[in-house]
Amino acid sequence: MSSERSETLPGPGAAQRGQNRLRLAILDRDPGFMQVLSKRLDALGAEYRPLAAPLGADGLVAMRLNALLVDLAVLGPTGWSYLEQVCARLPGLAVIVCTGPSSVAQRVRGLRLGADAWVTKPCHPEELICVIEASVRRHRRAEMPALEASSSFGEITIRPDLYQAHVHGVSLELTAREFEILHLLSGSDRVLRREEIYERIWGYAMAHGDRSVDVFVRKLRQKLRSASPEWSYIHTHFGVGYRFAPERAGAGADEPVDGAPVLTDPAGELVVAPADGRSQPVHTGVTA
Amino acid sequence: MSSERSETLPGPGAAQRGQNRLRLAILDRDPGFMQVLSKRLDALGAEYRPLAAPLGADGLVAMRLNALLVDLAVLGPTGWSYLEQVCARLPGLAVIVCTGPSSVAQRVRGLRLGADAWVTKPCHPEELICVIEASVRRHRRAEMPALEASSSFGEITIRPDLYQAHVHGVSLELTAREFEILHLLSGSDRVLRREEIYERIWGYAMAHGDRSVDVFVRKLRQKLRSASPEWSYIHTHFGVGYRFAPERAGAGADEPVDGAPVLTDPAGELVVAPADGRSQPVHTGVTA
DNA sequence: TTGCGTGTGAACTTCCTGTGACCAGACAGG
DNA sequence: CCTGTCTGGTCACAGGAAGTTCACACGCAA
Repeated sequence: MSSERSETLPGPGAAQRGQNRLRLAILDRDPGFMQVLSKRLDALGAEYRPLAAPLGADGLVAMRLNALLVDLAVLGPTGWSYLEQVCARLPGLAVIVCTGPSSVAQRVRGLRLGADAWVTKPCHPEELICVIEASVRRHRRAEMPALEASSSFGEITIRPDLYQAHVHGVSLELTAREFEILHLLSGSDRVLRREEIYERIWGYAMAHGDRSVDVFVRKLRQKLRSASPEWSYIHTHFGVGYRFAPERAGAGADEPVDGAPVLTDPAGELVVAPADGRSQPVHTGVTA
Repeated sequence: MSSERSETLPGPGAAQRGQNRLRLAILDRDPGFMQVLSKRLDALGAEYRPLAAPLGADGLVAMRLNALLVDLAVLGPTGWSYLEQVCARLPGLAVIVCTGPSSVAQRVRGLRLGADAWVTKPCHPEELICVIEASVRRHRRAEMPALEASSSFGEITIRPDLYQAHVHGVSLELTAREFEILHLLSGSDRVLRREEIYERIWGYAMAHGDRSVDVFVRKLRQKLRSASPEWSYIHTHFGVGYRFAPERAGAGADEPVDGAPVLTDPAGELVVAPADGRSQPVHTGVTA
């Protein structure tokens, strides 16, 4: 994944993924307009979806949108009430009206009903997109919370809202940095080189020979192991870096059995087989 | 920071601070434009102030504005950097550019730098005001919602309508800022980073090294503790920020019992377990 | 086998956070 | 207009938790 991230924020929390992606629904009928707009949106990496007909508030909610672009001309006389209804019901949604020539009164009316911006066609697609982004940006400041969904891997649950990971409800007591690294790793399905990890967490280039990442991985593994002994999460790729993937622990059981007989389930299916190829048998060194 | 508050605080309780009023600064030089705009703004009951010259971020902060209307033409070439600087430093301020004819590239640039809207002169004053209001409205949504319902956590009751918190009916005598912070914290059940708190309370970006939030949290804890000793409300997440969650105080009871035998209920259920998962035991540093 | 790269444990440093004191501007009264 | 209080905000200090560096052991790769 490109993992764009235009941010230059060196500070903590830098680990957040591309949650900033624009999710847009478009209610318009001009094919040419849609086409040129699509091109720009694709280039931007935005997710968008054309709507054939006005969708009710509930439907819009289900789409988890950031913004709605609408041409009032498509709606006809009912457009105003639709606009009002949507704006009232989804105050967190950025609503941008982009329609043909209009009177000041109409524009005023639209804005008063709750639209965030009114752009007159014909317009330059780039500008329109900027307007949409500006609106979304503004809205986003208010709605940060929803951006942080917690996720689970194997037995652990990662909670960005608490800066913490849990196993069966109990905290792993991760420190801020430990959490950031775990969060970063768990968010990528591939091997991350040390330099990459360092750069994204610390915000600047890793000095040659710096072992910080190793040390943190060790601490992480330690905490993960003691909380979830039967799973291994962080795998070492010799000469490369680390990869996150929940897997049932040591099948070979080189562990002196200390009571609880490891539920040896050779070749047992992964409880949370993480989709595709994130489980290639890599010569995994020590893990956790 | 000049804490200046020109507010028209009516009474001591200073319930709602005229938050709903538009507070606008205008950086423009067209007398005719200013005059016609003034008329509309007066009719609207808005507070506004013309600026003779670009005012630094700190100056703008001191004015406690909702919005800034600026004509890039009066700034000349430095306008762009000024715009960028202001938008970066005051993320909560709605910035509307209203200037003469411009190219798409210029408008795009302005919006990308953080402007919320770009209106081209000549324009209808009513429409301009609607655009300003739309921009401000978005920002305001974040703070408006809870301004009404009072809520309780543990032993304290938070009353937005009185700008005060109570325990068993007696006021905590919180100052305005203390209350705002408590209100903000109690309103979100997740860890809030200091920068986040600062930005939402003070309205602009926190300077590096600013300890204000810490100090206020300390004052809050002090008052909370003396009014509700057996509960801890504000938890520190080292290296991250603070989180609000009512919890029974020190279970370990390292306190020499001083009379009232604490209803020791080891592992007892929280009296007011606030719904879902906001009560996971997180490695809480010092609390209150 | 040799040579690195990595795991480990512990010592060492840095910087984070809690606190108490202090300073300056804003109000309220006289 | 002057003065006493109060609130918001800044400092400097201290204790500690977290982060970084080291030296050594172990294992994989050639």
